[in-house]
Amino acid sequence: MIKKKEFKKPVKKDAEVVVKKAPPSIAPVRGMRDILPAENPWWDMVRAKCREIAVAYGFEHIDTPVLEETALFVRGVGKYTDIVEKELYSFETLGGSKLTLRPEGTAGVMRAYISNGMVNLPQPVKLWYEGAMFRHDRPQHGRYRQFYQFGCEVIGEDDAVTDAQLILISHIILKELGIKATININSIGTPEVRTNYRNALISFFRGYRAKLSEEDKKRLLRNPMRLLDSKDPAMLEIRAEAPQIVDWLDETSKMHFMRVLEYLDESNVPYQLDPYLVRGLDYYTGTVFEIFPEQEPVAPGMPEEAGPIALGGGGRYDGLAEILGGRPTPAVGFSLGLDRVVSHLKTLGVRPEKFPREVFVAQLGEQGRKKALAIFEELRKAGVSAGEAFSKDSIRVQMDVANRLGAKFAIVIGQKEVLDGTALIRDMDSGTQEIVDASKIVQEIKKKLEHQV
RNA sequence: GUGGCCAUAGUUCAAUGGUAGAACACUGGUCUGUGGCACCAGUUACGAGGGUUCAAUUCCCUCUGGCCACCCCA
Repeated sequence: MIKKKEFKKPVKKDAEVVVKKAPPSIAPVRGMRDILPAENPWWDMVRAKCREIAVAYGFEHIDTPVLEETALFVRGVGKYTDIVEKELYSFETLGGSKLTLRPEGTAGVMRAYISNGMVNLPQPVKLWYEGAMFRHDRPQHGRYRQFYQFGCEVIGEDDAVTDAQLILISHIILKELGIKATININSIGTPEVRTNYRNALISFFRGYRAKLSEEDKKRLLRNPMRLLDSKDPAMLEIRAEAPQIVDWLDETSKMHFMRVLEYLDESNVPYQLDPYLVRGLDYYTGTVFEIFPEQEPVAPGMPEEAGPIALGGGGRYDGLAEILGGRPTPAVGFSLGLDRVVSHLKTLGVRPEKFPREVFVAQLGEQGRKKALAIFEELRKAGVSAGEAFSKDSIRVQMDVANRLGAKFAIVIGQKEVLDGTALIRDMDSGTQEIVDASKIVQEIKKKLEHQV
């Protein structure tokens, strides 16, 4: 102990004299995060499942730019929505263009549909996308400024079966990942329906004006439909008496909605009607829905979960194409919040499969290392997944790595093997070893691996 | 955007107005011809800036970031 202290002090002093102060470290900016190798297997699993289901249902892959003209979102998403009013990542370029990092995927996909003349393709056009979205929101659990969405859009089809099928797809993806989800659904009808309903709401809530909180009074003026999802307890009572939009739907919207529900019944997708569901994007018309995980019972001792967090949402947006300068085109879509899906899977204890390393190539000495390098490549070409630690000299350390990787066999190439033209194969479970001809190593390993299965 | 709580090794946590410890992880060694174990050694931290003080990681302020609630949403 004493020795250590005496030794340590002078070294530190010298270091202080010589070493300049380290530059300040750089942290990620607010709401941005790294997704590390430890977490990425979950992401890969989720993305693979999304793709698989989308492709199976006939969707084609589209990528659109992360950056779009600000006008796209102002017009598409809606000027008076929260997303546009306070959550846009907007800036002006040196050339004076007003650009925005996309806050969601649908507007960009519809823009691409119009710009690329996809009206001329056989309709409907079914597209899926996946990528980063940006909202300048205050970060919280399951809410980041850069987050990832997977989405599907069906453009050019107005039949109710399409709405139902998209809901079904979102449900299947989650189900096959191991998440029991339930759908909250509503219909908000045509813009005319909404105007009429809005007026009805205003006159209804005016009667209760005295009971409304300051916050809710503001809402009454600005966006009365928002009053429906207020969390003010007094509000909840009043709300029960409030008119519901379903009762204001026109015949066509009502029929459409009924058919969507019938298809859902038929497909055994669990859903519940939510008369208070009014989505925050202006482009929705008719069907709107949100996807929630089934509430897990909170284990004793664990902190109580707050309200369930939506994993996804979507709806019909028949008016969007026209708003963006295209010809009137019906469309429906949904998106999943991948950050939230991944996070939920982890809380459920779902584990992604590890990439298996079937064999490990260990080497001793310079000659052995050179030979091992060649054998590794032979194995790769033969489709055998191999692990290595060529930078390590010690065979002990290499065996340790082999063990950690879960390799079933280790191939050892040392000086002796190089000279004899052989290789040593060690069974990692039993510890038995055998010497084989170096030229037959790949073939021997494949035989052993097959034998294992 | 509003309000509250918080910030110490890679991680999870300690202690302290007199410049910091553990566990796990990581690296190396015991042990260049054999892994799961053990033992030994080593690397790594007071988020940034300012103020009070003889002295600040500790007290105060600002900033940055995180968490929670609201707003809203994926």
